[in-house]
Amino acid sequence: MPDYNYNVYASACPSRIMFDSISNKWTMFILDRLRDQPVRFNQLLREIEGISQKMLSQTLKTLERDGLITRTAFPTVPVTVEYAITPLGQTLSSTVHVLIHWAEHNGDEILAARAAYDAKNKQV
Amino acid sequence: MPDYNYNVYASACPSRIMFDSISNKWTMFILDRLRDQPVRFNQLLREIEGISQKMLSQTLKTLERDGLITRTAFPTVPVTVEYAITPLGQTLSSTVHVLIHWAEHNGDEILAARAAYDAKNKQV
DNA sequence: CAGCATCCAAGATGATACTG
DNA sequence: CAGTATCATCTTGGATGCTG
Repeated sequence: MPDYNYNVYASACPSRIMFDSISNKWTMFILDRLRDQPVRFNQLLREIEGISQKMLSQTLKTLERDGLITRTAFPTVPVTVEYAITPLGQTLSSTVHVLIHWAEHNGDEILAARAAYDAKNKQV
Repeated sequence: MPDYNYNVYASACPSRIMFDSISNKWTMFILDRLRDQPVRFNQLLREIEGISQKMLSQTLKTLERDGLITRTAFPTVPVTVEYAITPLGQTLSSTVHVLIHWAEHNGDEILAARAAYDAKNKQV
């Protein structure tokens, strides 16, 4: 028996409170992209296909607030901003990376399962 | 250089298509809950705090369609239905488990980071 | 017990335009 | 370049009531 007596999935515990933040697509993709080196705003915008400027901006702010990434502005003209992962974020990023690559490697198998399911349950 | 030349984050690749499914709270919690043994519908409903019957039903169906879990109905009166994880689901579940427990163990640190951030950026 | 159907409110996200 | 602001939309998900 673990050293806690509350339900892991309960909404009261801190882990649950912030699990919503990390269990979303953009959070994971950004974290994974920052894993190796700092990246600038527009670079992320270009490389993470499908994300809008609004969502990128919003997600980055949340990640910074949660202490998972840092934001550094360089006084160039025009301004340059680099986002980098923190040590804490790095620990999360490793797991996220595994998850993303699981999806990458098993995507086809899942698509096949879907097709089989749909074929079996097709209506008239 | 890896053996693929497309963007991992691109919406075109299969992994991305189904990444939305797995990167959500309920999917992860259900998968994690089924990791050790099969569980019945109402049992899941009770143990995964905060989930509604609708979301549970909906998420279970998606997971079954994706070949990550199986649904078995026993002809008892009233009917009993057990959901169990598949081998494919098991491989995903392991990673998800790490993620959930990351949240569990680092929740406080993140909450602290949030408090610090909010204190520094408080408006007048 | 294990669901499905319907209605509806709230939040998430996209599009567009503007700024330091 | 790196954002913010506003508006419109579109999905998500909760509440409720019904069924085999």
